[in-house]
Amino acid sequence: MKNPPKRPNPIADDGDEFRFCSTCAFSAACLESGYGKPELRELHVLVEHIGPFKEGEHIFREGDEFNAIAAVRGGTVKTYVNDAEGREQVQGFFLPGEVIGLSAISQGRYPCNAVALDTVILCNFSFPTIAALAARLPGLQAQLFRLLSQDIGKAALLAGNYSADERMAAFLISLSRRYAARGFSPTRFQLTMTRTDIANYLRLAAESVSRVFRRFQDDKLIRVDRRDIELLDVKRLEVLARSVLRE
Amino acid sequence: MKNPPKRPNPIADDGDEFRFCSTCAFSAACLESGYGKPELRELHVLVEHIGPFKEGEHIFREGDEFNAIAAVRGGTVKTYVNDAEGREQVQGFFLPGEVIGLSAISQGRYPCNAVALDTVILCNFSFPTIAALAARLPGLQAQLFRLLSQDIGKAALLAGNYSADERMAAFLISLSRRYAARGFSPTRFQLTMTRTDIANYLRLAAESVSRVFRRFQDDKLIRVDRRDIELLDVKRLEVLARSVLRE
DNA sequence: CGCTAGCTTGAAACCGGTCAACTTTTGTGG
DNA sequence: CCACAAAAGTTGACCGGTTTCAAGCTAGCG
Repeated sequence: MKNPPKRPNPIADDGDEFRFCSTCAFSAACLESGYGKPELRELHVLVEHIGPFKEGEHIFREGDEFNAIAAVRGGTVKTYVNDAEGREQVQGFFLPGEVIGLSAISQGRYPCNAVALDTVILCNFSFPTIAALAARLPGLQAQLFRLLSQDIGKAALLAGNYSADERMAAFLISLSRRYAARGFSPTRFQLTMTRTDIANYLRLAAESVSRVFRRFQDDKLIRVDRRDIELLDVKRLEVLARSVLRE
Repeated sequence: MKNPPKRPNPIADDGDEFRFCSTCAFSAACLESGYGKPELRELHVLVEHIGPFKEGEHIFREGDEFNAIAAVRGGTVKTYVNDAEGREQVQGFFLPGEVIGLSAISQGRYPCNAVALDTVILCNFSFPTIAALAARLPGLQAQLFRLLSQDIGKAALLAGNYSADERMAAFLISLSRRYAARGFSPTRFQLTMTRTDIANYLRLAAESVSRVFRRFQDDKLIRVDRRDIELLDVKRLEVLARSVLRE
């Protein structure tokens, strides 16, 4: 399982054979910390590219044993739980460069399900190994603490009692910025999730999502055609999203 | 600032002079890990009892520089932010034994305000020191990861779109269990926060909180008299709270 | 005593959910 | 490539829980 798996779908592969993962947060952390070759090599051995996962394929399920954190290298991952009535509660969408599975550390088991929304490739980091390594590399330990701490505040979009318009605007602005951070267009991208997924994430009915999209389009805020979306007036969307995103 | 401050209000002091803090999570972690005297002494030097804070006094404010995580030793702490419209959004209430400030690690600054709801005493742990120590004590590092990871899933109560009744029931059950874990009565305790605080936490109008209390009381679920509350039918409350607490 | 913050109660408005019907798209197998 | 079925998305009508607004109450404290 440690032998480097073939990469059948070289998403975002920059051609540099020796950079083990251009999109991974840990890679970035170590490079920033100015570690030399030996440390990078140590980090390298615990990295495992896995996938591709096909659309609808599960990456892990609630209750699965946790032993590795994963960074999304390509594609989109949705995490969710099913509530007492069996209804799906979407917890988050993870784009390339983002890390999933951190909430599993405390229990040693995943508290949620993760499923691929399109073709997904991951970088897996053995958690015991990275934790041991972190004891020797202060920069890595700090980065881990930072990653964990970041996620604590992430639920803001879901937490407040905001209007459907505010939620949707915040959702779109968030996607826009996250795509922009990875070098994609901030104003035009594909929604890799269904309307129902968006609704379950924003705690709205699917019908409401549909209606808000229509209203936004009528107001010339966006242009939507199925999964293709273009943000026409980012300024006004940001104003709408302001109270959610706290700026 | 490192000299041990006097303890003017020995809340929950069990009289054992050598146990530096009976309620602190870190203390517990080290004791469980089976460390001997030397390690405990190391941990001891970075612990600082601070307070008491009076009701309404701020422990930290949004934007303040972060350098220590704190465990509540006595009293109740409320954390909150003010949204774009200046309305208070309560993020959490922290009872004795619980840790505040973890979300500040990633930014190096507190992302929220913390205020004492009654007389509060804290244990402060210098974060740089404890991080350095964690590099040598694997058990401590693991405990830190666990604490951080735990907090990631905490927002569940606020995240879902639950009814006012479900939210309130979950809130009361949560308080009950947390008090019980610290040896207090699980069925009768003081609400140290105002109705408005509860409303801001549960994302309800203060009027709704009032009405739910009344309804619960009429239904013989609870008995409330100002800040004094008694849970009369924990079973039924748990049923109500089930979907929120995900059991 | 009287002020004030906290709390309660009632009436009305509104936002989003639910239900139902329909359209569009996607996927599958002949 | 078409036929068909299933899934996803849209739209309208109606309903209900919560909020909002307004008024009054209560306890605590100077």
